[in-house]
Amino acid sequence: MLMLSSVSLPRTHSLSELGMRSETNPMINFSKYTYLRGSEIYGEKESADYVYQVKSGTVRSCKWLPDGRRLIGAFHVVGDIFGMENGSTHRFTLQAVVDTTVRLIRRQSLNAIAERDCKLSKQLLDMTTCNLKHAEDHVLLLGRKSSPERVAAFILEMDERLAVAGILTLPMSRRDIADYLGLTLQTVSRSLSHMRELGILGFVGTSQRQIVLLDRQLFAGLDRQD
Amino acid sequence: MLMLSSVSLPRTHSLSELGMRSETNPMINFSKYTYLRGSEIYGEKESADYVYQVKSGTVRSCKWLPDGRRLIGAFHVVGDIFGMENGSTHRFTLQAVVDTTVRLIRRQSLNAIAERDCKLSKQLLDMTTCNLKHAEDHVLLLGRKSSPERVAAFILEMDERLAVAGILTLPMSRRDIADYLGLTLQTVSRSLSHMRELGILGFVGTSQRQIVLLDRQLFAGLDRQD
DNA sequence: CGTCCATTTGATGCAGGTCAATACCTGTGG
DNA sequence: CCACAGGTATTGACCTGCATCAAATGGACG
Repeated sequence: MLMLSSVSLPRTHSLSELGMRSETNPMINFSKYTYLRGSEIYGEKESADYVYQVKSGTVRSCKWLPDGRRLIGAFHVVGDIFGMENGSTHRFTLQAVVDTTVRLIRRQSLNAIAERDCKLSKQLLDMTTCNLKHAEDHVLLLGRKSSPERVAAFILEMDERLAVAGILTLPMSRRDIADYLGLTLQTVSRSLSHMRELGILGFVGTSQRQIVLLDRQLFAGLDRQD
Repeated sequence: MLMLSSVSLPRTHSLSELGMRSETNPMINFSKYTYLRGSEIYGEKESADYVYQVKSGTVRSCKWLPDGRRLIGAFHVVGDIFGMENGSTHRFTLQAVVDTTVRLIRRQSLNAIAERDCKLSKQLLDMTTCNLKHAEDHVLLLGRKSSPERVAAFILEMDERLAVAGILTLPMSRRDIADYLGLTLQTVSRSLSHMRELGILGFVGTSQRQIVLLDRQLFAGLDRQD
């Protein structure tokens, strides 16, 4: 559910690198929207009409089983692109984790270009391959890693993408993390507490969402893939 | 699609030997090759020089954690294509589950065609998207489904791809199934036994690998995604 | 018919789930 | 500035589903 819209000039970021800037009218191709914390950007099985790039905030990509069990397939943070489907419908529901602003473009125009432009086509393939690699790593994590290993992998993944000046500020709740890692929120909390007790991680001041990694070696040891 | 040739190469486990053979005869795009049960087709992080199609048999695609825990990301059966990477190296190790014959083509020549032919380029994207969808479903299964749900989903997936005249003949062991489902082989065996007791599934004669689905309704109920 | 695996089945343990209480942010209003 | 409310996080006690350990059984093939 969208709050405000305004036309914005395309910055030189990934979406424009995809070649859309050169299309007919760049002025109306990009719009900015802001979604309130918790609101839905699009639903599973909805028609995939737009491609999005996070300008600020964080987005979660999730699926549900019929009885309400939820799984989060990915988090998208500033700079990330999401919503680009090869088929005609979305396979996940996308929701704002916190108030989030996105840029968007009609997918139709992207596909139109892709049919003529092999280079763009290649870039779409690269994007899909990147998502595939992430899903494959996630499969290994969910299929064979213990709970502390999962939490360590998560912290490292987020630290790479979100840390500023050595401080990782998590935008998502323990429940979100749990649904990303195939655990319960209690288990996530216990793992984090345990890591703090071990001194390999610390919280900043009073915050429960700001983390400092104190022993990257140990984290890497927990996380190494093979 | 392309179909031709049945040049049998000498049995060897060296990919480079295959490569030399192909290069000396550039006119032959496809070669046939047979891998013995259990042998490796290629290893994780090896250079991705060939794309394969299963002619007969079954292949498993796996990763290991440093301590030996294994996860199988996918099984490839007759007709399936595997080994097509966007990057330069393979991300999984591929092994023959049973004696398996594959057709193969140098990836290089495929890429060469793709650069000129947008249609092929689109097909590569479709293939990758298909793999992505499979991985995403697998993530949901591993992250949030119970053991009987996982086994039911597996049986249905294989039934769709392998069943002949109502009989599903599994080429892989209970351990392979377990490593695909993020379980132990005992849990897989118990789930199957339980399903047989419930009468929703039966084994053919004396075999432990030939399955008949007796109650598709119940299976679908266990498996439905949302 | 004996050897070698694969599979099943049983007994027991434990990692992580469930239930429940407490503590802790954060925002609002006095 | 404090008080209170409502969501979020931590922590504890207990439970259970699946893993682990351990036989026993079965099937394939010499």
